[in-house]
Amino acid sequence: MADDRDPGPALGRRLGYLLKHAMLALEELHEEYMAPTGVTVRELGVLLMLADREPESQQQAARRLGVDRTSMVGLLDVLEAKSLVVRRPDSADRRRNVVELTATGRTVLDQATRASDEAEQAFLAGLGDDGASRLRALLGQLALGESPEPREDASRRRSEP
Amino acid sequence: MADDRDPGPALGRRLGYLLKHAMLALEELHEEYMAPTGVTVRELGVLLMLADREPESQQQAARRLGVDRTSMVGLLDVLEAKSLVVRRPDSADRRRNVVELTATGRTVLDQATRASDEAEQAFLAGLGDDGASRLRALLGQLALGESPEPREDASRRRSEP
DNA sequence: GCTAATCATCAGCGGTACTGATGATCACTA
DNA sequence: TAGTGATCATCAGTACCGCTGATGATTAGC
Repeated sequence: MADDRDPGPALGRRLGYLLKHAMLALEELHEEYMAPTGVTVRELGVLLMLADREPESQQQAARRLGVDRTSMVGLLDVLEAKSLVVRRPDSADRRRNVVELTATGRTVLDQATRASDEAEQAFLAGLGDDGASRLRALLGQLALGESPEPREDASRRRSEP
Repeated sequence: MADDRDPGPALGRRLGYLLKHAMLALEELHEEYMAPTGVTVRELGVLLMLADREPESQQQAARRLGVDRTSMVGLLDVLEAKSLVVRRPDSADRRRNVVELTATGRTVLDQATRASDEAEQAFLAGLGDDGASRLRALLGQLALGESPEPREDASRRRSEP
């Protein structure tokens, strides 16, 4: 039987199951599409976070990415070995490291972002345009606590008045 | 600043980031709500899968749950130690194990399912009823390859005519 | 100056996926 | 019926990640 992987109706409708397997499917696509860029999605996450706004410390970087502070050490080790970021002691507080994107880092960030965009597109292909945007909106509410956006609006941060 | 955890606009809108953090939020709720039942969500998954339809082997069980075959060994070890399932060599093919829910297993399955339902409800609380059902439908399409259900319909399995 | 707090880093643990063994059993076939 | 190759559960080993709790360096507050 080909349907050896059918979880069955009770398990297959659990949110945890659905979220996990959606994530696995997306990860697979990311591996495929991002292989030529030489960075993983995880590493792209670091680059994106750095481009958004330079963190005050590695620990803040870890919090913003949602990884453990000790994992950030290894993550930056790899990115520094690839010459995509630089670590430099903060002159104002020499306990901290300033982490910066290099020029190469910005180039790779662009390429990797495009690759990730393609992976997301392939992932969402079956949903149609408004299915995809509804999913993004719903996940944004769940993961970031965003209020249901009334309309496209670029200038907003998480804040409840 | 309290917003030490804000990923920033570029990272915070990536699907991978959103899926991962939605999953983490749900996992946290599951731990909280399921603690009194004595089983984890992962273990509930096994129980649900067994209740849906008894697998022909541990390997098929692993495939249906989406875990590694070698992880299923340990998972069943734990559940067997809790007397929720029984492993017994298949009389027809003695390489295989028949895995069955015990009476206790069914009881705990019911309790744990209720607890997980509550966790899901808490998780989805911000979305409203139709937000929640839209999310389920969209994730079902992504994770299971389901076609967009025209209307609520209990009797269907994965199959493309 | 002393003490407590904070930072990056490291070592160690637990859980999970994955690979590749092992021994038992089965299916096929010559 | 004996031999061969496949399949099953299990185990050992590796890798990655999150978490805890150290360490040494540095800073801040007193």
